[in-house]
Amino acid sequence: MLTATDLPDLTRLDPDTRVRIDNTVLEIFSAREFHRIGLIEIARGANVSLQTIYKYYGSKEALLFSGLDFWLGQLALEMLPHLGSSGDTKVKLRGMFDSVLGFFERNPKVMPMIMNALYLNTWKQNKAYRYPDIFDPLARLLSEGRSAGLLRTDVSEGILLDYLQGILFRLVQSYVDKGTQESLTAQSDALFDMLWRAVAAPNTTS
Amino acid sequence: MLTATDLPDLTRLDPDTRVRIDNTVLEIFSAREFHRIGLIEIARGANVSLQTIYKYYGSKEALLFSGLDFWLGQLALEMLPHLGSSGDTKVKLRGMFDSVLGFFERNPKVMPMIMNALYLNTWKQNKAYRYPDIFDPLARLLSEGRSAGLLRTDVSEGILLDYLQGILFRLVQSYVDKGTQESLTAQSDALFDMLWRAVAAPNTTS
Amino acid sequence: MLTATDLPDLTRLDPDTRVRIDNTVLEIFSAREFHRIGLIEIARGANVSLQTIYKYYGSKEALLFSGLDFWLGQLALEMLPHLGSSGDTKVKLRGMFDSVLGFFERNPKVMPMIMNALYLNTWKQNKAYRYPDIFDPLARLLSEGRSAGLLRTDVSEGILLDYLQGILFRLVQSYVDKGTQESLTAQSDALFDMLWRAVAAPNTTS
Amino acid sequence: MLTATDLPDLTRLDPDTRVRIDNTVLEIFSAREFHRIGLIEIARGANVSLQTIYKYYGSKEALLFSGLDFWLGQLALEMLPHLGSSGDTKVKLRGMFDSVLGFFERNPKVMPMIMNALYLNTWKQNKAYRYPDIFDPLARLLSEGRSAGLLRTDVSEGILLDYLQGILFRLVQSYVDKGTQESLTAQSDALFDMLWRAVAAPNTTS
DNA sequence: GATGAATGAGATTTCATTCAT
DNA sequence: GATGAATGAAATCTCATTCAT
Repeated sequence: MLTATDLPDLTRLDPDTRVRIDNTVLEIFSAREFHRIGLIEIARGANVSLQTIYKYYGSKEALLFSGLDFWLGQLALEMLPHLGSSGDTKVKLRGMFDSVLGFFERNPKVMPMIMNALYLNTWKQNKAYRYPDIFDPLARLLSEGRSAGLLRTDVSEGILLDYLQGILFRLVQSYVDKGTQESLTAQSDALFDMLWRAVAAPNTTS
Repeated sequence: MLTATDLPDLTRLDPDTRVRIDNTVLEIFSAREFHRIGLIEIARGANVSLQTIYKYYGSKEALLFSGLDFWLGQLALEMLPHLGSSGDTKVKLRGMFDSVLGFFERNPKVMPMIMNALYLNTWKQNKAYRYPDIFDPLARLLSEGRSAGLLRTDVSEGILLDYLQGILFRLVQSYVDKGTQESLTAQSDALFDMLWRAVAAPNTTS
Repeated sequence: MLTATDLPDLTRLDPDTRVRIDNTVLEIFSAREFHRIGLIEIARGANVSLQTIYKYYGSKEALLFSGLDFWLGQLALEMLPHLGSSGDTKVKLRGMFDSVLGFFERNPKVMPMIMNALYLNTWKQNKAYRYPDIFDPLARLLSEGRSAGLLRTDVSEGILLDYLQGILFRLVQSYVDKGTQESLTAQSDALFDMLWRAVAAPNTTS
Repeated sequence: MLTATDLPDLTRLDPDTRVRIDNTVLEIFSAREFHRIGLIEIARGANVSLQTIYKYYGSKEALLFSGLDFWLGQLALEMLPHLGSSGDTKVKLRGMFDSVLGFFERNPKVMPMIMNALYLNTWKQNKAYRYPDIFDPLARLLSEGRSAGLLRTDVSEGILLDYLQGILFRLVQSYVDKGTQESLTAQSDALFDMLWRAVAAPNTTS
C-alpha cells in the first residue's frame, strides 16, 4: 500500500537537477511521440541517471505529467492575475485570452508537449491530471459572468468552458503547426471578439 | 485520405476481411493508448494474421490512419450532403454542425480513435493525413460565406475553420469524456448559435 | 497458469542454434560466477538475440540448468554403459568411476559449470534438478551390490552414494582447481581401491 | 583466514556490532543464493548502516568470507584439540571426524553458508580464502600418519585430504539437505570406518 | 494468403557500490 | 559512526517489424 511517504517527493530532488529535467522533458516530449521517446534520452539530456528519474518520477507518464505541471504552472502565473484583476468579465476574459495566446507564442514547445499529455489523458480513469489551478478560477469567472448577466445561461457553464478551451486550443495548435507564422496576439482583437460573441449573453450589446 | 503509394492496394484485400479489420481497429484504437495496443490484438480481433496486416497496411500507424479514413468517410457521407444542399451558408453550416454532433453521438468510439490519430499526426511531416474529403468542401463553404458577406473577413479563412473545428472537437470530446450524458444534438440550437455568432460577419443580425 | 504447451520446448529451437547456445553456456558459465554473467554475453556468444534465449529458456537459471542437462547427458552417455555391462558390482563401479574421471579430464569446463549449478540448487525447493538419468542407475547398482553381499549394509544406501559422490566430486574439483596437473585416470587403480574399501562390505577380501 | 590487507581492520569495529553482523551474515547467507541477497537486509538485520558494512568489510564478498572466517574459527576451536590429542593417527582422525559432524549438526546453517562461499571461491584467483587454521593441521596429521606407515602412500597427501574433505563435505551437505533427519554422529562408527578404510595403508588390519 | 521465428529497442526494477554530508 | 542520494549494470518483459517458409 502506498502512502505519501513512499513517494519520493520532488522537493527532495536537487533544484538544479530538477530544472535540467524540466527543460529536457519539454525539449524531448515536444519533439516526438510519447512512444518513440526513450527515458534514457531524457536522462542523458538532463545529465542524470535513469534511476534518478525513476526514483523521483516513477514512470514515463508521470515524468511527462510532472513536466506539464511545471509548464502549466508557468502559464497559470501569467494568466491568473488577469482573472483576478479589476474590471468586468469581458475585460478579465480578454486579459486571460491574450495571456494564453502570448504564452504559447513565447513557448511554442509547450503545445506539442500538451499533445502528448492529452493523448495519455484521454484514457486515464483517475483524471488526477485536471490542473485545477487553471480551470477552477476560469470556471469561477464564467460563473460570475453568468450571475452578472453577461454570459449565456442557455447552455451549461461546462459548455462555455468548452468553447473557450476548444477555441484557444485549436488556435494555438494551428499556430504551432504552421510553423508559427502569422501571430495570434497581433490579431487578438478579432479573435477575442469572435470568442466573446460566442459566449456572451445574446442581448449583450457591446 | 491516404495517398495510393502509402498502401499496398487495399482493394485486393477481401472485403469481408477489411470490414472486420475496420471494426476491430475502431474497437481497439478507441479503447487504449496507441502505444499500449498490440497489433496481435487487432489481428486476433479481426481474425487475420499479423502478416496480413503488415502486407496490406504496412505499419501500426498506417493501420490506424486507414481505419480513421474509413470512419471519417462515414462522417463525410453524412455531412457532405448538407454542404451541398440548397440554402444559404448558415443553413448549410447548421446542417453540417448537427450532422457532425449526431455522428459522434451515434459513434462515440470514433473520437477516442481520433485522439490516437491526432497524437501521431502532431509530428507527422508529410501531412498526408489531412482528409481533404471533409476539409476542402468545408473550406469552400466558408469561402462562399465570406464572398456573400455572411462570414467574417477580418480574420483569415483558416481562422474561421479553426473556430469551427476547435469548437466541434471540444464539444464532442467533452461529450465522450463525460460518459455521454447530456446530449449535444438536443441543445444544438444554442450550440450552433454560439458558433454562428463567432464566425458570422459582425453586422449580421439574425 | 502454465501448462506444458506454454513452454516453448527446446526441440523447436534450431539444432545449430542450440549447439551454439550449449557451447556458449559451457564456455561462460564455467568462466565466472553466476551473478557476474550477463545473458547478453551468452546471446552474443551464441549469435542469437536475448529474446531468443528468453523465449526458449525462460531465465538465466533455466539456461544454466539446461546447459548442465546437456553436459550431464554426455557424461551419462559415457558412464551408463559401464553400469549395464557384464561383471560384478566392483567391475561395474570401477568402469563408472574411470569413465567419470575421464570425462572430467576431457571436459574440464564442466566442473566449474556444475559449481554454478550446485550453488543454485542448494536452495531450490523443487529439486527438479536431480538428474535421475545418472543417479537412478547408480542407486540401482548399489542396491544390487548390497543384495549380493558385496557392499556395506551397516549404513543406508544413500550414505554409500554420498561417499561415491563426495569422493568423485572432490577429486575432480581438486583436479580442475589445480590447473589440471597430475592426471586422475593415471592413478585410478589406487583411487578406486580407496573408494572400494570404503563402500565394500567389511568382510570382502579382494 | 583473510589477509590483513584485505580488511580495514575489523578490530576497530565495536565487538557487539561485530557479533550482530556475524550472526546476521550466517542467518542470511545461509538462507538464499548470494546474488539474491541484498546488503540492506544484512545491514537491517544487524542494525547497522550499509556504510558501516562497506567501511569495515569493503564488499559483499568480503562480508561473506569474513562471516565464514568466524564460523570456521568456531569449527577449528572444536576440532583442533582432537588433532593435538595424544593417541595415534586413527584416534586423532576419528576425533576430528566426529567433531566436524557434531559441529555441523549443531550448526546446520553453516553448510549452506559455505555453499555460497564455495561458489565464489571457485573462481577466485588469489585463494586468500584457504583457511590454513583448519587445513594445515590436518595436512600435518596426514603427513604424520604416512610417516608412521598408517596411511596410504600410493597417492599424494593431497589426495588423502581430498577424500577426507569430499566425504565430510558430502555427508554434511546431504544431512542438511534432507532437513537434518537421520543423525550422522549417531552412526559415526560406521561412517568413520568407511573413511578409515579408504585412507589407511592397505596392510593395516585394525 | 498465412504461419513461426528472430531481432532490436526500450520500460521497469533491483542492487552493489560510491560520494557527499 | 551514520544517512541519503546517485550511478551503472543487468534481469526480465513486451512489441513492432522483418524474414523465411
